[in-house]
Amino acid sequence: MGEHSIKDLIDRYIEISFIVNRCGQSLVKSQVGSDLTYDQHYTLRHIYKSGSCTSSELAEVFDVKKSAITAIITRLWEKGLILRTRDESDRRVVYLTLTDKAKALFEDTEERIQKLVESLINNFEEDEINQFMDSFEKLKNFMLQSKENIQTEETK
Amino acid sequence: MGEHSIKDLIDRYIEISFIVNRCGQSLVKSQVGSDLTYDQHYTLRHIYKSGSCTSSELAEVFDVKKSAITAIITRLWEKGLILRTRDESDRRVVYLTLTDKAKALFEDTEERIQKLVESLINNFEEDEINQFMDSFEKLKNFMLQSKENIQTEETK
DNA sequence: ATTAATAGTTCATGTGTTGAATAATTAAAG
DNA sequence: CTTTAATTATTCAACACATGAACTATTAAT
Repeated sequence: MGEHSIKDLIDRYIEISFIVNRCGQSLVKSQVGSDLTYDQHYTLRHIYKSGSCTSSELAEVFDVKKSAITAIITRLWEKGLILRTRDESDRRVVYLTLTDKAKALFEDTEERIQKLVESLINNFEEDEINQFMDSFEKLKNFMLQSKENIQTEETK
Repeated sequence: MGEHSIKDLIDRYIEISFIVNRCGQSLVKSQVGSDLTYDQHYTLRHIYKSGSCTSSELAEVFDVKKSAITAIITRLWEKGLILRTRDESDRRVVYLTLTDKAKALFEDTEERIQKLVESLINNFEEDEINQFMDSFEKLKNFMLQSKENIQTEETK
């Protein structure tokens, strides 16, 4: 690949990913009701999928400090969507689970988001979307790898 | 495509795009110095690329209300990175331009981000990344289209 | 038994966002 | 031409999210 086109490719990626991020968030927000924010929905999503998790785990996945998670969880807890249960064998850890109200709310919202994503995906041919998803997943893994490298460099 | 696999595909997309977003932002932040935030860098980026723009234009591109832009611009202005110039033929509009300090800061930061993106892109074969970018751009356009549809529905 | 490390919270501070109200200016309608 | 719309940008109060430092409680290591 020539010097010229690689620079253009990078520029193009930075541009497109920015718009896809912004626009994607905006579209998801339009489907999430006024009961929840974008981050709150994704918090419910992670707990829903894993059944039960801890603040530390969420901080890891969301890539933020634990105090940020405490704030989000407290807001969800105030809305009656989250239960905090201490582990009896290690009383430092607190397990986070969803209330029935939260499960119902999540399922409802998630269904709307799924329909939105489906309407986007349906614009593609099956082969193209499968190829795209494979590359997208590769990119995700390269990013996670790159993040780890940076973090291990910082601590040495 | 079967009923089963389309559901899985949607789920997979929601999952991967969330991580790519978060991780991508985190990687960019690691390259943006402590002088700027992520959004501030992208604000400089847009003004740099366009030479000069207005708050309304930024609000459109960033998909936020104009008051959000005013806040960001004011912070950049306080750092001596932005100039506000009134249009003499239509005194309602204010043109935003970068100071020399901002241009230098942007170029420096952008170069680091470009290197980061390059290191990610280099993991791919040329054919694959080109195919990926084409699909990614299509997705971007479908999203923009979808957003417009939602907005015109709201105003009718 | 003393010292580390870990899990989680609290608090002060800063950034980004909305929505409503306002000011200033221009465009449209009568 | 004058009143009324619409447009551009700003201010302000209120909230969500993020960090970093300090702290509590608990467990692990020496």
